[in-house]
Amino acid sequence: MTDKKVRVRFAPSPTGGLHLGGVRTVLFNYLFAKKHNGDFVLRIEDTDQTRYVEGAEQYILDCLKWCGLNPDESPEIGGPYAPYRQSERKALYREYAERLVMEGHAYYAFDTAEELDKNRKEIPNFQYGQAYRQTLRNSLSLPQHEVDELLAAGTPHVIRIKMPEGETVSFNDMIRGYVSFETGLVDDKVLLKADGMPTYHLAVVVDDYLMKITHAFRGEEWLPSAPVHLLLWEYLGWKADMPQWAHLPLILKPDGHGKLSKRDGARLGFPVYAMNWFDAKTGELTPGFRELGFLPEAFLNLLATLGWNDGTDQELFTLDELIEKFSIERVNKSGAKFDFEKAKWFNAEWIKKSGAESLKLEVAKVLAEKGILVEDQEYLEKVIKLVKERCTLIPDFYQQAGFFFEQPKEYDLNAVKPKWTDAKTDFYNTYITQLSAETATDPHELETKFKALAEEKGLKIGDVMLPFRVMLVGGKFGPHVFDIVALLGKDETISRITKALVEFTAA
RNA sequence: GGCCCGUUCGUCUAGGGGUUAGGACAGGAGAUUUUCAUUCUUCAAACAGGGGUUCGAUUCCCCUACGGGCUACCA
Repeated sequence: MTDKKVRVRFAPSPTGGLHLGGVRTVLFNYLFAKKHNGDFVLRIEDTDQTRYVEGAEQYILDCLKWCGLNPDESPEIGGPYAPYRQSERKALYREYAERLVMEGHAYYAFDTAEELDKNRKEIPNFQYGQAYRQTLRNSLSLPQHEVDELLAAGTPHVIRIKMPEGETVSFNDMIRGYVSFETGLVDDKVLLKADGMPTYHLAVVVDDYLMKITHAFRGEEWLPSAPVHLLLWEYLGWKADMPQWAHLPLILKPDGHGKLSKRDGARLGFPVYAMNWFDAKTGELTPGFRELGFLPEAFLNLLATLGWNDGTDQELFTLDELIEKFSIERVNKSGAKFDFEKAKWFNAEWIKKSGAESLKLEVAKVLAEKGILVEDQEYLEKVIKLVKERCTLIPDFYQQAGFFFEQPKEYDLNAVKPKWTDAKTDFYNTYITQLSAETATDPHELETKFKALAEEKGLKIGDVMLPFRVMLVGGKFGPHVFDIVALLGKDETISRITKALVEFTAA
């Protein structure tokens, strides 16, 4: 490592929603940058115009905002190395590609996609490389004058890297250690496409160089093309400035095998994207963690521990703790199957950990969706405090807390009616009278008095407690009965008993 | 097929030449609880296989097997 300022980048392609693996890559980038007082750059790799999707870039920006992983430089906020959208840097790449051709490290290729497809079909193990390039139509196989004519006539062509023969390219991956490749086995990747856009291979090298990137994190799926990138850094004469590479382990399907895709989410019933993604073309909505009710803190936490740990038993980390403790050396080499059950556990822990104050907004939103408008913020906070340890996802707050804001619409009569007696009716009527004169507001005191009355009436506590709960919340759920009573207040409690009594005693 | 990467409980993982191989999720049992949840206790559960190296290997090396990734004018 040099003494240069640390600069990392996340370089997504705006082709759809942001996969959780992508967010983890962002996270590791961000943690590494912040840990070393460096810069985190967001660069949009939109070099494939056929796959461009409207709205995807904005979506990515929104995801980063939701997660709190804000870039120091991006297409949105700009920066000293703008533009940060590769389509806007198009003109720049050709120069480098031409330079490579001039220096003999790359060449023009005129083959059409159809011709190549045919070769791939007919020749086993066909590869555009040293074995076949002399038989194809390019500036290596064609006489110079023909190449000049083709070029002059504006024949569509690409520029390919010329992989050398018999060399070993190696590097030291921050996660994997020493990795090496035989150049003769790698094909001549396209660097510049016929439409003048660079491919990822050229663009990533040029932009990482121009943007002074010092450390490059990406998924393991990029490992096989690393030799191309290494060679490009060398051929362009920038080897001394090449970033240190770190290839992150993949996130795998929970069942079966292979890397996790959004299809798995639909199939297995959990989100794969960070936030809801709506595809205008297909009308398809891919659900996200945010909308399902995950806290960004929990989302980040679970992603961080998918492939990384700090060497202790600690599993819950705040972003600040992650920044402090993160180290790339402690990232695992092997892929991790995604476990949604554990993901939910992280969220439940974070809900418990979070103060009512910080949960307020999200909870109010969930309630509002169900038609409950919260006016008393203080009351809301008390309610949240009382029920948050029973919630796994934010929408659970509706079930656990909705009854604090509206009377039960229906009752779990099966839990009550079979064992109902006139003695109970009498008990609750008496209790109403007693409660209307009540001045105490302490749950324990209220409970003590309730129990005393039950005893006086010769009823078992359990026999009157459950019906009371159902009267207040509608079913067999919720926090301790007298915590509810205390919060509801005596008037509301009486109102609910009265209302429920009608139903409980009806024939 | 070729190339590259990987392999500790079902899952995420700690550990590392001599350990009762630790934790968490999920699962089982129990305690607490007036519903349910929380909480607590507890049980079950792993070093892929074979060769080396070594006094000793789960740990280091090699091979095999298995798994994964890549093999586009996609990223």
